[in-house]
This record gives sequence, C-alpha cells and structure tokens, in this order.
Amino acid sequence: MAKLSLKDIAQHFNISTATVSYILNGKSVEKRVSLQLTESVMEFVKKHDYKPNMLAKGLRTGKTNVICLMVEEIADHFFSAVAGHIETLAYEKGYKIIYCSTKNDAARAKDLIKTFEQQNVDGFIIVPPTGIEEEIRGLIKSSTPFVLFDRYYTKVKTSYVGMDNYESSVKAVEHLFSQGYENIAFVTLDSEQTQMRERLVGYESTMMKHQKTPIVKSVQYSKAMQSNIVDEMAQFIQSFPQLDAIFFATNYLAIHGLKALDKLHKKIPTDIGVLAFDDHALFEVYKPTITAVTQPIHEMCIQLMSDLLEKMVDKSTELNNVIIPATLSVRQSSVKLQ
Amino acid sequence: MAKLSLKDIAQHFNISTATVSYILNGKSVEKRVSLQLTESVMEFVKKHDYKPNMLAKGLRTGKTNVICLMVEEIADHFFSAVAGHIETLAYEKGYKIIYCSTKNDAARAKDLIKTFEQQNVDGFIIVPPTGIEEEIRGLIKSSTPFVLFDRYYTKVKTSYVGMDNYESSVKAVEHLFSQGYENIAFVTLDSEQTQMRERLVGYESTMMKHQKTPIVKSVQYSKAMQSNIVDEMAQFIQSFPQLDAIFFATNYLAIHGLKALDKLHKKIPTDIGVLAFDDHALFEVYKPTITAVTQPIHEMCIQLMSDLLEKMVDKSTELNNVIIPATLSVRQSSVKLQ
DNA sequence: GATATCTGCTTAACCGATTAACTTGCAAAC
DNA sequence: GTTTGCAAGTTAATCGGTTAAGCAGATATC
Repeated sequence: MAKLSLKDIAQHFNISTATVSYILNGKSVEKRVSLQLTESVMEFVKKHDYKPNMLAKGLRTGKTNVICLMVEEIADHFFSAVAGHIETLAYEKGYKIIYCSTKNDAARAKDLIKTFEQQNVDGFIIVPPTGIEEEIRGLIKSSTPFVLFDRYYTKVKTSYVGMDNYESSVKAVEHLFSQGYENIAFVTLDSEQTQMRERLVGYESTMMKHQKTPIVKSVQYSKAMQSNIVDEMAQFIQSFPQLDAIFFATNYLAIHGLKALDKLHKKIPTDIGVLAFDDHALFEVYKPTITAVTQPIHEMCIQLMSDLLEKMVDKSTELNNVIIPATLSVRQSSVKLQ
Repeated sequence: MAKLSLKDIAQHFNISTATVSYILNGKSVEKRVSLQLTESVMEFVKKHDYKPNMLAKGLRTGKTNVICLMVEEIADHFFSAVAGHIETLAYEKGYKIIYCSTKNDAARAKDLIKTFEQQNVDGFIIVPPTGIEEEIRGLIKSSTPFVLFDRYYTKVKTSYVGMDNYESSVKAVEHLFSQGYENIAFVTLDSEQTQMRERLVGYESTMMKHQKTPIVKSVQYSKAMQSNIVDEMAQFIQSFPQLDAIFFATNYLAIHGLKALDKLHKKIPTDIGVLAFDDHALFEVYKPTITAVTQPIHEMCIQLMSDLLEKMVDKSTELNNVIIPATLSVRQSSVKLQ
C-alpha cells in the first residue's frame, strides 16, 4: 500500500518519468507522446488513484497553490465570515487556504509571516496589526504577492482592499441627526489603525458640521473583550446625561454597550438611539433590532482574490486600492417612533 | 536578494551542506561539529535571516507540520471558535493549520481529503459529513493520523472527540420538566448524523419517561439557513396549541425560532419556555436571555490536539473515544418566574 | 610500533516531481 | 544516397534540504 509515485508508474509501463510527467500535465501533444500511451497511462492513474506529491511539485516549480490568510482572530465573527468567502473563491481557482490569527500582536504576526514564507505560500492576505511595516516592506522586496485587508499603512504603498470607513461613519452620524438625535457619543477602541481613525474622523467632522461637540469614549483594546467593560460603559453613559444616541465603532463594543444600557434601564430608541459599525447576527434579532453599518464582506473578498490572483498568476505589480462603500442597515434602534 | 539556501551558507564557509544541516538541526554535538564552526554558522544564519525551505524539508522527511482542519463551515460560529482554539494549541506545538469547509457535502469532502493528502499534511481533524466512510477507511489504511470531531460513524472504528449529546439532551429536558414545562417540542434537522440522533433520542426518552408524547419538528438541512424557515416554524408552533416549551437542536434553529415566537407574540418564558443546543453570543444578550447547552469547546479542542499529537508524534495507533459532558447554562428563557 | 578510538568533517544518495536538451529510428525530400 | 524532418520518446540536472556511511588525521591504548 505504499504511495504511488511517478517512478512507479514509469516502471510499470517501462517508460521514463519524464514521459509520465508530460502526460499527467497534459503536454502529450506538445511533447509528442503517442495517444495510445497517453490513454493507457491515464487509465492506470485513474484506476490506482495516483496523487502527485505536492511537496515535490512545489519544490521544483516554486508554486504551492496555497494562500495564507492572516486575520486578527479567526474566531471573530467578521473574520470567520471573510474566511468562508475566501475559501470558496480560492477553492474555485484551485487554491487552498492556510490561516492564522495575529491576535493583533506584532511579534506574533512577524513570526507568522516568516513561518509562511518558509512554507512557500504563493500569496498572502493580511490584516496587519500595528508595527509590522518592516515585514510588509520585506514582502515587497522579495516580490511576494500580497494584499492588505481591512486596514493599511499610510507610510507603505501596498495593494489594499477595505471599506469606506470615513464615508460610512459620516453617513451613519447623518442618519442619526436626520432622526432627531443631536448629542451623539462615539465609543471606540484606542487604536491608531486606519480603519478606526477613519471612523472616528468621520464621526467628529460630522458632529462639527452640526456644531455639536464630539463626545468620545475610548476603550483599551485589551479590555474590550472583558465583561467588566460593561460597567465602564455604564459609567460613561451616566456621566453624560445629555446623550441621546451612541455610535459604537465595532459590533462587540455595541454588544457590551447594549448590556450597559439595559442595566441603566435606558429605552432604545426613545431614551437613546443606538448604531453600530459592523453588523452581527444579534442585531437582527435583538429587541429592538439594531441599526448597523454592514460591511460588504462578499465584495471585499471578491476584490481581494481578484487582486491577489493578478499578482500571483499574471505577476502583476500594480498596486490597487479598492475601497468599497458599506451600506447602512437601518433598523429600529435608530428610528424614533414619530 | 535571492533566497539564501543551505548551499549558499555551505559555500560561504567552504564546508558541506551536511555540516550546515547538522548545525541547524542542533546535532552539532551528536555529529561532532566543532563549537567554533557551529557558532559562526549560527551567527551568520541569524544575521542573514536564513529560512529553511519547508517544501524541501518536508519532501525529504515526510513531515510538514501542517494539520488539516476540516469542518462543516468555517464561517459558522461554533466551528470558527473551534478553529481559534485549535490554531492556538497547534501553534504552541509548532504546527500550522490549513482549513477547509465541507459544506456538509460528501463529494466536496472527498475531494478535500484527497487534496490535502497530496499536500502531505501530517494529520487531519475531520467533522465528517454523511457518505465519506470509504475515505475515512482509506485514511486508516494509509495510517494517516486523524481524529473525528463532533460526529462519528457507528460502522467505522476511529478516534473521536465530541460531547455527550444524549446525556446533555436528557439534562436539558429534565431541566424544563423541573421548571414546570410539560408539553415540550423538539425542533431539529432531518439528519442522520450521530450528534443529531443522540440529541433526538435523549429528548424522546426523557419525554417517554415523563409519559409525554414527543412532538418533533424536523427541518431540512438545506432549508435551515433560509429565512422563510421562520414562517414554517411559526406554523408548526401554532398547530400545537398545547406546547409550553421548545427545545431547539442547534443554535441557528433557535434563532429562527425566536423570530417565529416573536411574530406570534409569544412571551418567553411565561407563554413558552425556550432552550437551545449550542450556545451563541446572542443568547446572553437577548431579552430574555436564552438557556443553552454550552459545548465544552475548549476541552474538546484540547482532547483533539492531544490525541492527534499522540498519533502524529508517538505513532500511536490507539483509538480514543473522548466524550465530554456539556454544561447547561440556565438563563431566563427556561425559568418561569414563580 | 601497531591498532583502536575519537574528532571533525565530507560524500553522495535520496525524497518526487519538472523540464531543457538530446537520441533514435523511420519516412520524406532532394 | 545523403540530408532533413518528425515522431516518440530518454537522459540527466535540478529544486533544497536530510542522513547513512565514510575518511583523514590526531590521540590514546597496549
């Protein structure tokens, strides 16, 4: 039951491995292998379920047909949805996905990039944490195909796919104003990452435009996942009695925020309006349903793959910045009953 | 900027690649390479950031340090949580994860197994769809390390890690009885997979024990993800006016069920009690909070990895069946206010 | 002084493919 | 009758490592 190799097939037919290789790679005509031989080899191969060794193939050709998907956290709802789409798209093109979570940690991300370069992956999709600019530059230098996703570096020119955070943020805040909310707080992470900055700036500039003072609550990333953050939020909400709406910069911040609002017995949307960045299964079912900026996950993934494929297959070196508009899913939490 | 290879290092020091290989693999002492040479090579390697080519290494040694994680759907909350844990555990042991989603489709799963065998992955964690018994037997024959997860085949002896579906189901139904519910329906998928069968049998036997007739609603798997299932459920609920509780066999069935109950203006937990298999972020936040059977994901993953490592590293051929008890997270939806 | 042992390497086969360059025999061309 | 052309392959190098076996010189042993 030892695994069948090219050599075994060659020996069985008393021909050279080269011939078998040509046949298997569909070069029978080009390399003038007789139809007869081609057919009997193909039949043999099918019958014995020969599986070429991809390590050997990869070693020789330098291609592995493997893409590394490096996200912040695969267990996160958003990133696992991305993983699902990417897998489907990759599969169609004959690529496999190897994944890893950076946990937003630069050291870990560096290590991962190194590891997967060793593995000779054909390309990377990277959601970069702060602090790996050098490694990204390294990828450019070694002309490894890659695309950044969700966030990017202003100081390094790369291909990037993401959503229009600034514009979406503006649209969301304008929506709240249009519903009669005026004292809108923004709850975000204390992160310098581009997507977070843009959301913040969108909020702030819209507030200014309406001559309102921005009220920003910044939560430490490390704390954002813990549940005692609920109390911190409740405290924040209480300390600004004039608040009539809250805009959350991520869905999990919103979930904690909802718990806090519940604790304080605040009625949504009458006492306070709620809007969240990044949709979540919960928002459709919660009572009231929660208005959210819905990321165009599917389109972003399509763009990611098409750009990466260009780089991997066509050896394109063009840098594409694809910014996709998000849609605002207006639900009950931001609509005051008239 | 061409990539540094063993050969380059050997040439630089005017020594053989064998010596360099021994040094890099920590066999300097065993293979009697001088301390001096060892140190200067190591320094050189560090300085030039040499990365061994894993394809070549894998080809020669037959090990890739890659594990294939084959789940039903990576975008699913439960499986992405599993993926997160598995990744962490694997990473600690120097393994990488390559993932794929079967979509519960046998043909796709077969193809995936073949693909990843070609990739020479060191081991598999498989959530098997119905109909790939033969391929599983094939893995056994080729003595490929693997562990089944979440469900198994009664007719094929394999290692398996899962939770105690029967016992958890019994515990859940008993809890409902203890709270005064008596006419309990079970909403499940029309699936013959072991985990679903066991949940059903647990429910049925507990109903019988209390001399109540089981009321089972079976939803087609393909329909379970679509939203018109909500109406189907509402209809079902209305056709059994005596119902005072519903036990959902999966969390997404429960989510659709909640929408249906909301439509019918049923009050939880007073009009009707609700309990779901498999916890979900939503259940903690929903009003009322939803009682759920919480899968011991972390422990299951620990068991998965330890069993798989035994097979991969120690070449163990022992078959381990690890069944881990779940906990019932009692929340508001199943507790009638006295 | 011959033999054994140790030190510090080297040699070369091998893993399983791919592929450029070459060969061999036969038919057609001139 | 020699050259050319083509069909149908073969040869062997190569990708980048690993590893069993070998070897030369120095030192230890008897």
